[in-house]
Amino acid sequence: MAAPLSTMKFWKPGSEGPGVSEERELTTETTGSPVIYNPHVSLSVEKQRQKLPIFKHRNHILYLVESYQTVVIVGETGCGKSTQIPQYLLEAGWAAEGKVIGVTQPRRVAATSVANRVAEERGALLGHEVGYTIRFDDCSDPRATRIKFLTDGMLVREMMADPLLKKYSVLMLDEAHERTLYTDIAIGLLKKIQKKRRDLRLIVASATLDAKKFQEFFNLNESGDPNKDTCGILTVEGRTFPVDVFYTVSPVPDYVKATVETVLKIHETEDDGDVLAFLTGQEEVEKVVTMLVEQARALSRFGVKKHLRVLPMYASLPYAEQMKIFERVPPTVRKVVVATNIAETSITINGIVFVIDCAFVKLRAYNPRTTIESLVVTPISKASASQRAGRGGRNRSGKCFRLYTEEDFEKLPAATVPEMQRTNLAPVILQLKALGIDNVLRFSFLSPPPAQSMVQALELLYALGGLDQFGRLTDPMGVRMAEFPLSPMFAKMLLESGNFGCSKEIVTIAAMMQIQNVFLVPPNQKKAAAKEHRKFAVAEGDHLTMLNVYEAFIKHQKGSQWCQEHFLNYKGLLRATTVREQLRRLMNKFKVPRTSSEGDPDVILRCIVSGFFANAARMHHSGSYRTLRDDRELYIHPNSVLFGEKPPKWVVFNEVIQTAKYYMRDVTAVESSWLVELAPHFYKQAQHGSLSSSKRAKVI
DNA sequence: GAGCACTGC
Repeated sequence: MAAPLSTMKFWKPGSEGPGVSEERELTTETTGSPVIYNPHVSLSVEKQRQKLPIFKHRNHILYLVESYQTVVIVGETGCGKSTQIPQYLLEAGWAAEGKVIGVTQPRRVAATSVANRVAEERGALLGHEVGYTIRFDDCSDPRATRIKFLTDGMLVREMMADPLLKKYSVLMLDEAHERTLYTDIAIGLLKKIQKKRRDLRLIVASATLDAKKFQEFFNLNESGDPNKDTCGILTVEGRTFPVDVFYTVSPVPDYVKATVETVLKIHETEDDGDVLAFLTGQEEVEKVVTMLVEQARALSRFGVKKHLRVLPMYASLPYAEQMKIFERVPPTVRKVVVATNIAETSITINGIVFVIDCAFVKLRAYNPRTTIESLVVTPISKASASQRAGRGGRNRSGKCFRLYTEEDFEKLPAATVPEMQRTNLAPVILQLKALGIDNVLRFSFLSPPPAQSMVQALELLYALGGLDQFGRLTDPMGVRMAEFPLSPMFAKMLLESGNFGCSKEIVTIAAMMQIQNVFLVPPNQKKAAAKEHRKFAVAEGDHLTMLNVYEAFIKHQKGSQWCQEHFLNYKGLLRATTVREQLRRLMNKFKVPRTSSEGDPDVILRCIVSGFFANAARMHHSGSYRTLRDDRELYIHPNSVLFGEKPPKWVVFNEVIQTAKYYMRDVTAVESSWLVELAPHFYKQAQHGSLSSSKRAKVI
């Protein structure tokens, strides 16, 4: 019963690996502006800074920023661009006269941690000369902060108050190649701003692949004379260690099993070094962990000296479990982290030498015709594959085992489809309208979304009353909806809650719905967790259940111990209190009356309907649900408190997600008469008493 | 009885 060790066969192609980029470099004279040293900073910090690969491009970068409105910088991993470029700009005087150098990041942690590093390098207290701004946490001083790090979503929000971003002299969009929704929105808006503000400089930090696309997008020169180009490109080499890439000799029938076998093969044949394996979801991760733990036990029985420490990693794993992957292990132990895509960009684990890549990822897709989102296991892109491989070369040279053939690798798409093209656009359109983009169909998108997604978004916003029949933002409804950091349906529900007499409860419900995994289910305590969770459940559905959870949390003084006993997500609930506070402030701003339903559930449910009437379904005699709009088959999601209970006849839901079936998430029972009453433009009562719907408010 | 990749305002 020895483990099936070396069944995996890999080979290494001639010359793979992170090579040197061949991107065109501009060869221009440098300006030679002097390096200004900060007297508060020790010389050793300066020496460290000068050792970074980007340092020798310092003057060239400053020259390019001086000469071009936009500079695309292809900065490879470890070149120091995120921390150094803002400082070079500061030293060269770009923050004079109260101007600010802004640097955006797609993720909150990146914004705060880079800000920290730069403040440290400058010997400054975070929040003064160097600061950051993310949602719920503004660590910057409008008078003192010269370098400001912020999330790209925050930058878009700032445009609502200051459409030309006048306080910034330079903006650097870091990690632009990730093409997150907000990076893409910011990119389109910045192009527009640049036409009005010729003095605003833009630096787009990107990977090699997309540099040309960015350059063409931002080049405002239409003369054909390259001397008049407004956008330049510069490539800066990185500092990473080589990673040898291996492919399987033949296609792998089952990448879960292959992952297990490859880990064992590495353990058996390779030198020291931790392993990181990529899989697509929680279920696969847990399966591989279980199988490996079993094998590890067998190995230790056979007297193999070196032990395996196998750890899962995915977003919904409880926080304490997640932290284990960062713990150091003794030299006699090899750490194996089995992770979802969270390990591709969001977290970095030190000490990883070996990477196993299954070639797949779970991605969100959006169908504008049905307005249904789905999670689909999709082949990764080449860019993703090299990002995964690079996770093995952070501290020393590494090896990446790809569980697919080189031939299949060649067939992968170059880059992942940008989020803008696979999402529900209603929130995006609402924001653009609020920013004064009247004709969103003609907005300069870096990658235009499908026209049908736009049309669907406009229809929904019209039905919610956020846009008028001409597609113009309504005032006050549309204007106010756009200010909420939530999807338009939630915003509508909140703004109506004063009229329904339940704004206190609705704010709580909206806040709770922003938290993922309120109920924790540890794999080994499923029964106990379900028993605790049932205590909060009510027959009306998930919305009121969440209200119960939140009110109990407050009643028990926001206790972490109490949360643990009831298998509730403590950090999530704390976050709900902050989200709630922010929403409450917005409600005050718009003078939504503070009212309470005083225990009457119906007013709350009716208020939910006023925002979510478009997401309604009725019980079908087949036993499944059908959407009211287009008679599509739906099921209650197994995580809903209504799952397995006596099904209500009519429900509304927050969203539908397609995995194995079409599942409604966050479901609440309603009365059909409420739908007709609260959304008469959307539904009408047919003569025989049943409810039907119409796309354009027709009445029978 | 069957299941949620990951961010962000």
